[in-house]
Amino acid sequence: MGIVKERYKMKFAKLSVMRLFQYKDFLIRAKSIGIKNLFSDDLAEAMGTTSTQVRKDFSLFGLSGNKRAGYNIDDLLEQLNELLGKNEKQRVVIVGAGNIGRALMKYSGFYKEGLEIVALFDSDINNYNASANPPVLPLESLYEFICKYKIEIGVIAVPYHAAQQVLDIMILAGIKGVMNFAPIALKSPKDFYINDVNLKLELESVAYFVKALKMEQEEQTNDV
Amino acid sequence: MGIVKERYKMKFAKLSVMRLFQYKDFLIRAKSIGIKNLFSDDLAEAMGTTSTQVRKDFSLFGLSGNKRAGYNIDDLLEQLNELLGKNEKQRVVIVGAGNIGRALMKYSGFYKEGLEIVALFDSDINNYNASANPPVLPLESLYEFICKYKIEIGVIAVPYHAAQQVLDIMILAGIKGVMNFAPIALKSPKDFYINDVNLKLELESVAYFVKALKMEQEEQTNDV
DNA sequence: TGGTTAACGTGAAAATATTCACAAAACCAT
DNA sequence: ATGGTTTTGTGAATATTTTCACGTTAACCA
Repeated sequence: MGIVKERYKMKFAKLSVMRLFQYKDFLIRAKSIGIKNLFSDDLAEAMGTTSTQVRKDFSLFGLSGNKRAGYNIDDLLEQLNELLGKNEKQRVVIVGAGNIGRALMKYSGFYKEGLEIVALFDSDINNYNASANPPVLPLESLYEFICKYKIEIGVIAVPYHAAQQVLDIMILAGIKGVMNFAPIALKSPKDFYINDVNLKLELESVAYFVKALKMEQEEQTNDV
Repeated sequence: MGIVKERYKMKFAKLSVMRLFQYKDFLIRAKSIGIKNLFSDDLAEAMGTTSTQVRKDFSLFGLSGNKRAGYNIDDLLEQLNELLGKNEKQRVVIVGAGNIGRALMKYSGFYKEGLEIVALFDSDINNYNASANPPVLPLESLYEFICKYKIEIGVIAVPYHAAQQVLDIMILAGIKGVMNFAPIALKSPKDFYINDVNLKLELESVAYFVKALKMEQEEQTNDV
């Protein structure tokens, strides 16, 4: 088993992987303002975590720095790019040209990270626009399109009652993982990756935790 | 210490809280198609988790069912609504009228969960529209607005270099928690709640885990 | 009406994630 | 060179989350 393969951890360290992506974004910014080296402390400070966490994340994936001089940004970015796969371009289709689908489509930050939104699909004929960039195509052509261009990544941004149907088409056509905005637990084979993002839930939970914080404070006040 | 207060868990069980919100959404749907009762197994099946997890989540927050007959949806929803706070209306401001800000604004699902988007704020004069619903107002009026209407929840959907500034205004004006879409670790007092949502990261990570799955499969193939 | 059993509720155990604590390496000053 | 200092890298300890295992109880049935 090669070292590179061995570094693609899956079962464990999901959260570490997420943080690695964030470290990378920060490093790119730091580099752009002329910084050449930094310590795990600097990274931790910028990311709102601890230096131990940073080093542990790196340790888990075999990323290393220099014992006294910290991390050279160029070196570290190279290691991260190899590990996180910036170098292979990945094409992505979005299904659902509603608010979320269009917001993602317009977001320009994907391309330079190796992700290219190649098409949107929608069931509403009023949204079609084959000459736009990316084009907005009829949902009926989704299967064919994925097969033809060998797309592996999808985004599901359709209402919840349509989501499983869309996913089934994607799976059949050869997609291997999706980001899912529909608020429903989708069913998929074991070798398929689903990343659920539920914006309503995320906002609702803020309201809850704000209330929880208030309760905590009231308790403390009463305790004295 | 009252029982109700005690149920607002904060330090632990963050993930349980998130799931409770999801159970609630599912229960609302189940109710709308006429279902009256269900078992932890049904909930687990629908949510893509296990019945043990469901019962443990409920147990942590004192939610209970019936030993042989499972859960009555109406009862459970009532308990969840009390716990998760549907009943108090919460007003929310969004800062940043870009793609994400507008997508959230247009999303209609918040209102019936007790969340009301009362205004958007933007620094670009071209986006102002005081007579829209919700209105789009100049960023300069953010502080005053929050104070005047005693808003406690905010959404930050501005570019990363503006996010901390916006947050500082919010904190000063009395907001207690935000959902943050800016890809940066914001600094805030300890009694402030921040929920970071990084869509670029979420999509990038799909690409990573798809690749990791492939590697795993290749290994298994080679192992035979 | 009393036995059976399906489902809940929950301590204990296992798995996963984070933090601690310290050895090893690298640099610096002398 | 040598001793002191700073920072990495990582096992061990701790904390948190999930899963297991099983006692309990309410509904059903004979």
